[in-house]
Amino acid sequence: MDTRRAPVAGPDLASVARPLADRTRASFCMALLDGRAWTATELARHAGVAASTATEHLNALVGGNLLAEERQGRHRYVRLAGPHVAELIEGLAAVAPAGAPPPRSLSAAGRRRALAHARTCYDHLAGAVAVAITDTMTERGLLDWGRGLRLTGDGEAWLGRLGVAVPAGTRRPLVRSCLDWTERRPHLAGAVGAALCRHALDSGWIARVGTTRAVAVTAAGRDALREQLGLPEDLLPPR
Amino acid sequence: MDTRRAPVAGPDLASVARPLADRTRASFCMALLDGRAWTATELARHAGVAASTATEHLNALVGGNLLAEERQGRHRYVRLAGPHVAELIEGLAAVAPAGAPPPRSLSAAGRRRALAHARTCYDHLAGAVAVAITDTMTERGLLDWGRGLRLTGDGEAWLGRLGVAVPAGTRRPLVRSCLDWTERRPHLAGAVGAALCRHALDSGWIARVGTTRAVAVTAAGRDALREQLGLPEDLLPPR
DNA sequence: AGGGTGTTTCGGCGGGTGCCGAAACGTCCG
DNA sequence: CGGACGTTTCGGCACCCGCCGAAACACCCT
Repeated sequence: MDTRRAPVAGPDLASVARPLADRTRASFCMALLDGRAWTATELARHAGVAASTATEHLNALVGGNLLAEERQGRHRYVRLAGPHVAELIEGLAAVAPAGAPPPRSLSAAGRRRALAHARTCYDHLAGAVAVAITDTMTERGLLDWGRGLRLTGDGEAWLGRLGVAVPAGTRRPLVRSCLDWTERRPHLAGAVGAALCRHALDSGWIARVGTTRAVAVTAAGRDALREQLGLPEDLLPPR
Repeated sequence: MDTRRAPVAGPDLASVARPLADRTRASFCMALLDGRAWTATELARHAGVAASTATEHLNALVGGNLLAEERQGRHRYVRLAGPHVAELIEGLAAVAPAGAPPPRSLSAAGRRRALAHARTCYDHLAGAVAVAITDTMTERGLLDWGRGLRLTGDGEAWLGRLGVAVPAGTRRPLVRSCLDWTERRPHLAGAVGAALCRHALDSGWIARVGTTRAVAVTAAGRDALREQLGLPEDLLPPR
């Protein structure tokens, strides 16, 4: 019965960590880190487990307030419960070992390459392109990494010229650094990271690849990213 | 044998979350969140488990790179592996339910009250006093919560007058918000939070209570905190 | 209504994990 | 040297947890 507990300790970390302490559930979370909602079967197939198993895992994750669910007809859609969960997972990933051994099949290799090049990470961009964007923004003095990450005045003006609405009045940090797990270097997150990603999607600079979390730079995006940010050619699609 | 895994997924979250997914190990971590090094037996007694059990748990936490250990003679000292682990635990605590039911014994109640009043949280201050400090700093315009937390110019000047050296050249954010698990409201963390805590200890404003993580406001601290920050009287020791 | 499909429930199985106490092992100190 | 003390190893036990398939259920569509 376990009566001996009389901890002066605070919140019950274990109850939050437990749902994440399983390879399959962790794999669900990594998939959901693209910020979209997945159905139970999609996640089951993604992780290679039976649908019934996926159900049980989703119950654990939803019950632990890590995922939010939304029922639509016979579908069960789940997504991360909020930015705080995405940041929690980032925190875990930052401590975690590299993982992901080189892929076996050719198609898997292609899929992985697409992901490593550009993808969404919750509500902002990740991958080589995102890291390059962050780098060039730093070089041009739009971001300052002096003590913690900061958006400079130039950065704010640049966003204005671009027509990116910077959300105000929110408690969310304007800019935040998020460790990119393919590049192992930080990319831009926070309110500005999210707004920039939304702008890139809205303006057709990037587009989702099928139903995956990978995104591709479009022809319009190539011109815009080269012109606005001077991104290196080898990251952009050939003319 | 588990051969079926072929995840495109990234880092292995589960291997990091697993060590934290146990009440006893979590209790160790909450204790270590005071930033100090504890011996194996101290932690065992704190959590109410056998020494042998504590050893196994510590192996798991150290092996998962969450704790750093230091052997001194027959003692095994452990502490959090770094600020990133402290922040990870904060992230978990922010999602976790309140926990900690009201204490049974009178002495436990006293201990808990001391902790709730003022304690260290890794390298900065926590508890009612810390939250009050954060609040008054905000009221006086030293901190700005507009969009994310920011140290104002006035804040920087105020620290200078106080003689608090603000570490420069580091990548660590100057100010960061950390959810206080007794007050359920944020208090000040980050480089400035740490510097302020160190200054308070060095100047004798506060002192550790025995060997616990609780701290008490000294007579000198009472005057300083009232004068420099206008902290409400009911949080300060009576004259 | 009825078939197809996504999801859930239920047993049952195998393995992993946390716990303990006893004994062994080191280190410190008198 | 020898006792005291902190730590570790080792069995052994109980229990929890993740997995599956089959069957039931719920919903959509024709």
